[in-house]
Amino acid sequence: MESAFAIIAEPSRRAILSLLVSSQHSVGEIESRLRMTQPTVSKHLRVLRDAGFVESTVDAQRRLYRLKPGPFQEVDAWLVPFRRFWSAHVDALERHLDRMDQSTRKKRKSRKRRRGPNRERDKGETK
Amino acid sequence: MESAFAIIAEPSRRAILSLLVSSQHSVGEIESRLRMTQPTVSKHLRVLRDAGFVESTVDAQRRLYRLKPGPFQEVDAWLVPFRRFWSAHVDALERHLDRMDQSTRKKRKSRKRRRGPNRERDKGETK
DNA sequence: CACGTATATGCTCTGTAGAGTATATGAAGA
DNA sequence: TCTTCATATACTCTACAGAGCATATACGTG
Repeated sequence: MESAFAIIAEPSRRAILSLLVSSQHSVGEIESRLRMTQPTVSKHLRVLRDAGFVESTVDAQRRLYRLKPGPFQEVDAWLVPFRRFWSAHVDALERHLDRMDQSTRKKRKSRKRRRGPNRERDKGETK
Repeated sequence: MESAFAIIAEPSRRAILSLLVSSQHSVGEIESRLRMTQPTVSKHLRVLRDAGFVESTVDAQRRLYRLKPGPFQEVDAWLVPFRRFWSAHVDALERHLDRMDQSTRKKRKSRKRRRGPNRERDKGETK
């Protein structure tokens, strides 16, 4: 379970990560949103933290968890050699790049990005 | 174990996939190159085929296995929302894109490498 | 200090994935 | 046909991950 791949093989953990992508959350929030028991959430968070996927800060009795980039990069790096096999989807990558572009520099057609209070959205991941 | 993530969680399977990225191979070749027993290779290939990672054709008594793109896309798609967390490495992505452009490009005008220390750090994430 | 809240951890149980070994299938050549 | 090569599958064994439940720890409030 050192491997980042083994970590994200777990559906519950992917769900947690997907939830944290929007913003940081406390254990209790994760618990209620994903409808998992508290020990289960804590254990998964432990694994995720040990693997470097998340980090936490203390807020009174709560622990706020948020993402860390490291392991994601590792997974992404492994995928690189395979990308030539789905070059048909370069467009998705381009769309992504576009989004990225408009935040880091602006030269391509810019897209409007809203940052409103109504942000929380999907979380999915089938079981 | 349906999820593509569970499939690539297995080191041996990742090794097989990495081997097949260069070209197709027979079971025996995989067996000797990766120093695994033949039944083990066959079983992993079975899993990989069922999951759509590879396909095989018959060559006399041999079976030649090669990659299929589908599941890789699935994994890559899942990673997309997380990419903003390692935007520090956009450049690596760009480099990749550049390479991709050379082989598959049709619509993007060739990208210019610009490197600058003035990168915008991700911040936002309200809440 | 006692109590409630928020989270972590220890323990047990169960399912299952992966390896090893033996064997079945199937094609090719004598 | 008999034999050999290449691969697939069946069976068993073992390890371990994940869930449930109970409990420990830590903080905050009265």
